[in-house]
Amino acid sequence: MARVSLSSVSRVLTNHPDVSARMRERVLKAVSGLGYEPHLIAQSLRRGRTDTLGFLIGDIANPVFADVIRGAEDCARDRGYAVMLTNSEGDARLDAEYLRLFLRRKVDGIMLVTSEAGSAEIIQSVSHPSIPYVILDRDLPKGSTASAVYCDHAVGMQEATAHLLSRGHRNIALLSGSPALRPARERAAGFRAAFRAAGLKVPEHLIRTGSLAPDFGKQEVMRLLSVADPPSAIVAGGNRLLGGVLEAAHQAGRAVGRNLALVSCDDVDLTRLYRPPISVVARDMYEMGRVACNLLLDRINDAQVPPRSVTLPTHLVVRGSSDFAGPR
Amino acid sequence: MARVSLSSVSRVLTNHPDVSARMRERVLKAVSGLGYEPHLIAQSLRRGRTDTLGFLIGDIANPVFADVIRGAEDCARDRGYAVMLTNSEGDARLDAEYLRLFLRRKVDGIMLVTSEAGSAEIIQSVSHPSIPYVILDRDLPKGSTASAVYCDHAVGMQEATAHLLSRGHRNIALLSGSPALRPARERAAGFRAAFRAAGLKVPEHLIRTGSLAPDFGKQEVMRLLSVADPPSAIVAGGNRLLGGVLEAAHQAGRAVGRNLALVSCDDVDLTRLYRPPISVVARDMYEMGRVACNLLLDRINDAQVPPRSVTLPTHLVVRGSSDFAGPR
DNA sequence: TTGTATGCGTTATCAA
DNA sequence: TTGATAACGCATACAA
Repeated sequence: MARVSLSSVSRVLTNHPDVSARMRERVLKAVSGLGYEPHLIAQSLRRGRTDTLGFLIGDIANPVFADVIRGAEDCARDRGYAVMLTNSEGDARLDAEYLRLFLRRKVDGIMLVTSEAGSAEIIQSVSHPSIPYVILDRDLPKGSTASAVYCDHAVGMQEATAHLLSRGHRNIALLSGSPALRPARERAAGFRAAFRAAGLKVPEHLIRTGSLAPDFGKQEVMRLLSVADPPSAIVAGGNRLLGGVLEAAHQAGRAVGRNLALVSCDDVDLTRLYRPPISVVARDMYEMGRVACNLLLDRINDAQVPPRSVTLPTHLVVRGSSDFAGPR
Repeated sequence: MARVSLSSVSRVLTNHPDVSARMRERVLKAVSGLGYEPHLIAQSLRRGRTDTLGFLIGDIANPVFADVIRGAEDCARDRGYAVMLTNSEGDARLDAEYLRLFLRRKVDGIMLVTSEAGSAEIIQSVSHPSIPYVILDRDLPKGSTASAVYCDHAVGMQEATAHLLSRGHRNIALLSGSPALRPARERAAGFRAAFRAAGLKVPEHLIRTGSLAPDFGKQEVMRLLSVADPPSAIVAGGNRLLGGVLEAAHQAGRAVGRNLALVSCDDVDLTRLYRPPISVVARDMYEMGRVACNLLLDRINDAQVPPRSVTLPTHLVVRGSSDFAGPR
């Protein structure tokens, strides 16, 4: 329609410098006249890149990831990339399956929040990466050359624990996931650090780590509250644990914010809307997604850029669930 | 490595019937020896399909969609397809942008839950589809040849309203989204039907439709509760509205489950864990995702299959928030 | 500055 | 049953 060669059309559309104004005009007119759009699959094959990122999320039902996704998608869109999201539903086999899928689909890079268990295959992929990776809030495998975004869970948790200590609590219980999981380990570290900083002995018997599932929280809290000298404060080290903690506290007849202090992690709908509202160690999940995506794209666009690690802050938000005078 | 031609390798890997056992064996041995994997981009270009579905979600922060996604992904995976998720964050322009992205990326079909506002461009795409579409719980544009999965919101809402009427409530308020939005319209219809079925006049002045945003719920409930003869029961026609309703009820000094009955829509964490737990009109979101994906793939795999519409049931779950004797 | 020709990694057609 | 070859739609090296 423009009566020019195929290659001239290509040059115009890829902004090649050597095109005359006349040519550009003719081509663009024809393009808009025909409603022509380049075939992305063919472009990918030829260019050797897909302008697509893979984002593997361990558990999309977890509300905190909605913001991470937004941050990553916004960043990717701004820089001309699409994001292919998949959700492995806490299943390590699915982690691996989707990872292979990403590689076969030739995404240009991968963002990774593995499910709780993690997967050996993932560790291996990240250690011998054929494309850039960025890991969000999980341990970087040894020898890995992936980038990482961490959250400083220890600092926020130390702040939270210090807050409870300052309110007079001494029997403070911590529920958290397996120490194999970085955030869980960090939170336990912060918890202990607060006791030490206050010159107090760490109540190891009140630290219950194992799983982030609500049922684990419920079961452990039921046990904790049924002994002679039960804790006067509980820290839920994960937003899914919180549901189980609340259930157990209710069943044990304890009133959150009155005779039981409660602090949770991550500011979700439930913590804001519960009565009383629940104190949390909060973090900026949107920023986390943005940073992760930027780290990834920096490496994709320039293979010389070394992998980087960024740690984002967390901070305590005090609310009614813990903002009252404790036992002493 | 197998010393056979390119085309023989292709035939073996695509299970072409005309391959000798000897050939198959030699090829497969070489394949596993080399760790060879077919290049999906090249396959897509040649075959004219990508084995990928697009799933456009208006608001991924809404927890109900997590289950829809799971259902759709499970179904797609079972049938050999990948799902490309995107999230338009309630922004109709993003709806359109992502839709174009899907088309340019040559997905084989699209699942669609538009954001609240919807988009003219989407309507047009669905009306002149170049690929199969399925719409989830939204109105099908006139002349559209897309499939659809609906929820029977009217039935569930009628059940909920009848429940409140049977508990003695007469001043029952309904908060819901704009009538332009199918679920909102259906819910209002069910609400009215319950009054009519009971031989009562529909309290039109207590029906507040406009938006599904929490702030809208908060604002309207503050108004509703500040008049002389305030409602004794409130129905939140959307899980995001619920947050605002709870805030306003609390500020107005009303006690949910004691002097204010409350029913919400969709069974999310908050409704189960709130004290008292909140009655809801529930539905099976996982099933919704599965059905949508199946409808789509049926049409993708056989262009002769006509578009279909499926309506899924909803049902009332009575909990403490409404399970008490009302005013009369 | 523009056009011609080649190749990206497959699959499908055709001939052997 | 197998192999040679063209084509999918584009980007680019090279020639003009």
